[in-house]
Amino acid sequence: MLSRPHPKPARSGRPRSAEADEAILEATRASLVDLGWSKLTMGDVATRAGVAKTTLYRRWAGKNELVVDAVAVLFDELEMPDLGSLAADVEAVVLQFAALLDRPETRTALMAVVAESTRDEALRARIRDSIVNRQKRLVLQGRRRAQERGELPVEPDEATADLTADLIFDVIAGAVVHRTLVSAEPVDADWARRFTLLLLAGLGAAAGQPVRQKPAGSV
Amino acid sequence: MLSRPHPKPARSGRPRSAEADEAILEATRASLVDLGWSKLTMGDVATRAGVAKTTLYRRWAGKNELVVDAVAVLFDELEMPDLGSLAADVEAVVLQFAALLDRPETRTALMAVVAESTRDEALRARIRDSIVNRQKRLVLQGRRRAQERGELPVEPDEATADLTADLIFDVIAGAVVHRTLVSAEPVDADWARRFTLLLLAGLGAAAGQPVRQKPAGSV
Amino acid sequence: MLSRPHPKPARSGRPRSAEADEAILEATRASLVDLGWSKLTMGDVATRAGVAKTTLYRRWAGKNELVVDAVAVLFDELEMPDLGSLAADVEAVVLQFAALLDRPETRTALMAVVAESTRDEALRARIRDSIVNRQKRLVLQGRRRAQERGELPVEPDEATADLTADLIFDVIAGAVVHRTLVSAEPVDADWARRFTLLLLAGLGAAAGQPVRQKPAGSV
Amino acid sequence: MLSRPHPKPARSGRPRSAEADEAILEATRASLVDLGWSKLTMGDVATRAGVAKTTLYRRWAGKNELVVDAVAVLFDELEMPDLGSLAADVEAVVLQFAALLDRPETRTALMAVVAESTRDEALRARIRDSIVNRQKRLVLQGRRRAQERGELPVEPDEATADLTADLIFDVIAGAVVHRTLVSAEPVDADWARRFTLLLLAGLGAAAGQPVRQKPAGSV
DNA sequence: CCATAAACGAGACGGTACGTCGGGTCTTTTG
DNA sequence: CAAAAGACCCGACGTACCGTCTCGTTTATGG
Repeated sequence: MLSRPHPKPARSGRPRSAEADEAILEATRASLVDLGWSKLTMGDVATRAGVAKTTLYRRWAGKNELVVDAVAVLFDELEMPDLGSLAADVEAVVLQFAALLDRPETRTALMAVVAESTRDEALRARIRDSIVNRQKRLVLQGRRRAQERGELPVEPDEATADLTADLIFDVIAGAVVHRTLVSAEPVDADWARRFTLLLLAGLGAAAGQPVRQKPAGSV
Repeated sequence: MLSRPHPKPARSGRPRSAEADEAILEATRASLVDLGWSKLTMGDVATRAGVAKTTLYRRWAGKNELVVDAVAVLFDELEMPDLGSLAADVEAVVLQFAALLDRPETRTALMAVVAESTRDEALRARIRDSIVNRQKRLVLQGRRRAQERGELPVEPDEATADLTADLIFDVIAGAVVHRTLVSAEPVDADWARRFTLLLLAGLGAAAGQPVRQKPAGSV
Repeated sequence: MLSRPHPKPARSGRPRSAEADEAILEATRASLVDLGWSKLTMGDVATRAGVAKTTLYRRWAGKNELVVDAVAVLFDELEMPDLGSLAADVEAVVLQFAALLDRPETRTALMAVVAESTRDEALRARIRDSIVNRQKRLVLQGRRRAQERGELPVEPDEATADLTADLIFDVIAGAVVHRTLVSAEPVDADWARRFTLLLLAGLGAAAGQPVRQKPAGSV
Repeated sequence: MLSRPHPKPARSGRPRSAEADEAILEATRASLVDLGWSKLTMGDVATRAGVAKTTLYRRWAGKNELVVDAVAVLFDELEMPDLGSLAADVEAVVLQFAALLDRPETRTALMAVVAESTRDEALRARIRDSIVNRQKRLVLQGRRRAQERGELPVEPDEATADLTADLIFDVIAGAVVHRTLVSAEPVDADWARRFTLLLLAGLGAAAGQPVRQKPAGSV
């Protein structure tokens, strides 16, 4: 869970409504779907959530922060399946990610908040914490599983291993995002297959030894 | 040059000021640097350019279109050098691209207009024409040169070759953008080297035969 | 006329709409009638006038100034009739004034802006210029006419005459306002007669010699 | 004291704090001094009084009622002195009243609540009970004393006597208020003398016989 | 060389959303 | 059970930009 810091002390006075929080995030996603990022307004979200504007501003500093939180949870849907081979797993995740970016609430919101974050360090940190870094788990999980299968060697130098994981993450996420949102071409099974092939071959070489390829689909 | 179609000699009446065009684009870039995408206003651009708002709207439909045009020209600075090996060439372009994305007028503008374009097909087309596709030349040029050097085979099937070029483009552009703007980690020489290694190894395997690697720096 | 200073130079750019001015003042009066001072909002006035809120604020600093201007013109309706005797004239004006203060747009507005003006010197000046001093004419006119009839002596000392005129004005206006708005009792013909009797008798004595009373109604 | 109906000992539970009542009224007056009527807020009063907003609303229906109660007590300070002549007594009361209207907590509050009361009969009644009618005692007391001194005849018709008292009250209160708050000229000893002269001369004539004038200052 | 016609600067216009503030109500914990 | 605390809904505030619309003025060309 995200757990923005509702600190705890829960002192005195009426406590903040927990239902309101969820209603607002849900309303935000709905508004993103209907209007898109640039036409989404705080007032509209408040109305949809059945909440006063002040209640929004009591909890979030502005549109950016609100949308990040509203969208972040969607990225938790991503799951690394266990399909028996690294290639199959990567392909599956790539397709999941592309499907996620095809949803109207994510496609516009993600790029927009990233754009805003280039001028707002706090926002960048929030995005990194809530969305980006949270998904690196997928890379790490995939690697561990591949190592258990013997598809990937256990790298002795942990620092290098981390660097590689970061690189892999940027390549996967970047390529899928670019294909989907910039080139505006579909990420279909074929593209996923070709991309995965490129990645895993490169990964093997970069790691000094080729991945012992089990083609996707085999067990 | 971009040459949006100032269609023709325009029979009578006062002709549009050519200076104004350039002053506006320059003012737009300056405003982007100072204020960033979201705080840039048409009024501010007009003031900086010493021009009335009307003049802006006579030429551009809105903020999005204006910014695309203002920024597009910057991407033409990218050049595929000839450093003697594909690896060196790719590394160099990656570093150039990263440097470009480090400039304040591009970092915020690019993502923002991409975000807007997800709801505006005309804008998406403008971006693709003015920015994205225009840079695919780099991939094609790099490949041709590598083929001339014998580093890459000449692919018989042109359709497949195009698909691969697109893939390479998405991977390079996507990874650099993601690293720079999302992960917000520097694209330094080391990262460029590791990324290039991954890419070229993957490329060789994906094309069915490994790239005959001439390491960067060698001649 | 009021002639707030639309300075004149009428330089460049689109000129301010003269119709809008009148529509706004009219809408303000209508809103005063319907809602009263405290519930009148700038937004409501704008809507009624078919005008944007910004247009209001471009012309008036706020609710106070707007209402003063909207109401001021109503006070110009007051007219000193010539009924043949000072007493009759005063009675008539008193009844006119009371009738004016019975109109919903004046009864609440006048006291409210006076209340505001106790903390705002500029507003006080505006009220004085637009409403109060403008009506002193009635006192002066009444005196001149009474002097022409021989009901009042021509006072030799002009300074004293002015002081007396001010005093008379405060007494008349104050008594009618207090009766109407504070005591909330009607100013009917009887009250007007008794008040006028008091005033004119006092005036004669204060001026050192009694007014040569022609009773109201006689010619 | 005003004694709004704190109905009774309140059988069970925590009793209402009596200190709170006075603290709130005092805080209200302080806030009036600092901020004036229009900027006074319930929240500010509560803070100053060290009390929760709820406590205010438990005791008063709103800002208007609170301010009336807070200010009403100040008007009880007015006292008809016994200076030996009606003229002297009236002059003294006029100056007292003017001094009261010079205090910032009264000058803005009085007009403001009167303005509000034009649309709120209950408020008007509260003002009349708490402030206005309560001060008619001064007129009655002055008249009685003047009658005892033989300055004024004892009027046989009680109804007419009451009408005259009301008229006198409106004239005195109205003139002083108008002079002070609308004309914004000082009520100094000279003005008080001239006003009193006018009033008493008028009063004598209106009552059918002149006041047997003992000039102020004589015994 | 003068008329036409478009572009220009200035700035007012009708709108929409902003983020804040105050009013009054409600729901907690504390005394 | 009242009181303090503070969250809540509501509605108005005054401001900022949007994109459009007059204006009066300038600057090319074409009759």
